Amino acid sequence: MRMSRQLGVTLRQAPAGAETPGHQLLLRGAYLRQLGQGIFSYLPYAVRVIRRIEQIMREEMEAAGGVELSMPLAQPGELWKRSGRYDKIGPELLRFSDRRDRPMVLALTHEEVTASLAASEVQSWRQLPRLVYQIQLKFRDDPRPRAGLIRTREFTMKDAYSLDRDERGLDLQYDRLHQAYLAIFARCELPVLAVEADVGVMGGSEAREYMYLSPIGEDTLVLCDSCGYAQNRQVARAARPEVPDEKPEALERVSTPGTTTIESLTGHLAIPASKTAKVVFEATSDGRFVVGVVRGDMQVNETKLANAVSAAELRPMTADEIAAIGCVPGYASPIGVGNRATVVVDEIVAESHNLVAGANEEGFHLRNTNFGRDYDADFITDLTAVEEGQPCVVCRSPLRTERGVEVGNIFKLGTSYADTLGAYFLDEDGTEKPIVMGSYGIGVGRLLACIAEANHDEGGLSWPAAVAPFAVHLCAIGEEGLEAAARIERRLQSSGIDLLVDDRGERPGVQFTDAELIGCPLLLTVSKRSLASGGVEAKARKPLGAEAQILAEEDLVAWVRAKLPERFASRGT
RNA sequence: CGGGGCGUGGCGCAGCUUGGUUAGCGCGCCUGCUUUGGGAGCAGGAGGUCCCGGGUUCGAAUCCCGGCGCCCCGACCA
Repeated sequence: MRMSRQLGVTLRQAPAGAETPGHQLLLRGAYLRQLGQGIFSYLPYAVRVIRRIEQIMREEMEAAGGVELSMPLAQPGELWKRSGRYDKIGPELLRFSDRRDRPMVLALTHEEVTASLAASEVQSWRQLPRLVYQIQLKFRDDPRPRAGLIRTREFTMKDAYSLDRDERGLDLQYDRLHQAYLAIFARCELPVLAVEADVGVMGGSEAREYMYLSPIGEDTLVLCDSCGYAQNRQVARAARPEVPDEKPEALERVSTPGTTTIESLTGHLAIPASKTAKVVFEATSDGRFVVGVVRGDMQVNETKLANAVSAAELRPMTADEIAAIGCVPGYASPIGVGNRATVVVDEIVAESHNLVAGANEEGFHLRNTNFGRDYDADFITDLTAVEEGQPCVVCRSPLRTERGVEVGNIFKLGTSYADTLGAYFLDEDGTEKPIVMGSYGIGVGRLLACIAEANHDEGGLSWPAAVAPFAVHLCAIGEEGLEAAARIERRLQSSGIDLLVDDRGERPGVQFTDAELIGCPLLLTVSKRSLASGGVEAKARKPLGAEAQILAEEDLVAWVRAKLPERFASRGT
C-alpha cells in the first residue's frame, strides 16, 4: 500500500477522552476513529490487522473441525421470544420494528439462530457432532462503553457453536476449543490466563474466560500463585474459616441505638464482626424479593446471590419494598420475613451459632440468633465475595486478585436452546433427544485493542509480526529514494511480502516518527545516502532505536523472511 | 440509571468567574521562497452555526432555563 493513498492522518496529540495508551496510539496512528458512543470506524491499517487476526482464527477453527457460516445480525424478535431471552435480557438487546411493525432485534450473540438451524438441518445422530463458526457483527446496547475498543456497542465477534449428541461429546469439543483458543492467543502473541467463570445470561453449566491481565480490565480475577487456582471473582471461592463450635444460647433483644453499620454495632457491643450477620435486599427483574444473609465480616457476591435464586439480574430493593417485607434497614435480619421474600443464607452463617443480627426494629438488635431455630432459608449456599489475602480453597495459600480483560470465553450450554427451539435428533437407540450445545466467542476488536495495549513503547505501537498491518514499512526519502522504493515495492510484493511505502515526500524526521507510531515490525529506509552506501537501511521496530544495517536490494526478500518466520508460516501450509 | 467533568476551525487548548470592538494560541492544512536523515525556517493565506433551542440584556462564547453529545467513577455487563 502506498501511504499517499491512505485515508486518515496520524495525529501528534490523541483526542481528549482517549485514556489508555493503546487507545491513544490507535487513534494517533490512524487506525481508528470514533463515530459515537461505543461505535468506531476502522481505518485501512486496522482493517489489515483485523484480517490477520481473523485469518489466524479461521485456521485454528478449521483445525478444530469447524466450518464457517454466516448468520444474520438483524433477526426476528419472535426467535428470541421462543428462547425466552427476549424478556430475560434487558435493554442491552436492541429492539426495533420493521416496516410491517414486526418486532426485530440486533443480535448480541447467535445461539438462537444456531439452534434454529440445527433444528432444521440435523435429524440424525449421524449428523453429529458439528462445529460451526462465523466472524460476525454483534450489537449490544451497553449502558457504558469504555476504553476505546475494549468495550464497544457494535463489535465483531468470532463465535462458534458446537452441536453434540451428549455431554461427553460436548466435553470433547469444549476441550478442543480450549486448545484452539490457546493457540489463537499464542499466535497473536497475547498472553492470556484461562479462568473459570460465571455462565451469566448465556445459561449452561460451565464456562471459562480468557483474560488479558491488565489494570484497564473490568473483571477481577482471583489467583493462587502456589497451586494455580484461577477464577473470575464472580464465582471464586476462598477456603471457609473455622466456625467455633458453640451451643445455641437464648435469643436476647438488646438496645443498640445509632448502630446501622457493622462497624458501629461491633464497637457498641464489643464483639468481632465475625459474630454478626448482615443482610442485603435485592429484587429480581420478574418482581421477586431476595434477602441475602452473610457474616458481618464478609461481603455479598451479587453474582452468587443472583445464581442462587436463578435470576438474570438483581437490583437493590427500595425503602418501601424493604418495609413491606417487615424489615428495617440498619437493624435488619431475616427473622420475621417469612415467605414475603426468598431468603438465601450463606453456608458459613448457617453453620454459625449465636450471631448478632437486627431485630427489624429501629435501635434494636438480637443476640444469639441461630439459623434453623430463629429463621429459615429457601437456599443455603456460598454467597461470599473473595477478598485479596484470603486462603485458597484448594491449598490455603493466600489468594491474590488482579484485573483482566475478557478477550474470549467458552460455555457449555447444554440442551436449553435445543429444548426451547426444538432442535432434536434421533439417536442411535431410536429415541429423540435434544442437541447438546456449546458456545465459544472471541471479540475481534477487543483482541486487537489488547494486543495494542500489550505491544507499544515510547515510539508508538509495535505489533507482533503475525498480526501487523504490514510486514515492512518502507520510508522513501528524496527523489532517489522514491525511485528505488518503487523497485523495492515490486520486488517484495512479487515475493508475497506486504509493505507500506511512505511515498508522501515528507521530511525524513516526520517519516521516521510516523513509521515508529504505526508500528510495523520491519523498517526500511531508502535514500540517496543509503543507496550510496550500497542499498537500503534495514532494522526491526523492536527495540526502539536499534542500529540499522545496509542491505542490497536483492537481499531484502531473504532478510524479511528470516526476520518474520511466523508471518509467512500459516497452519497446515 | 446515580455521581463528576467536558463541549470554542482537523487535533490539543485559552477566553467564561466580572457580558462590550475584528474570538485567540500551539499543532496541522494551503501558496511561495529557503531548507532537506529524527516531527524545518521565513512570508503570506484558508478555515469557526463558540454543541442545540429558548430566555435575560442595548449587547451573550460568557449569565439563566431546557435539551443533546462525549469522557470518567459507580451500578451493569460478551
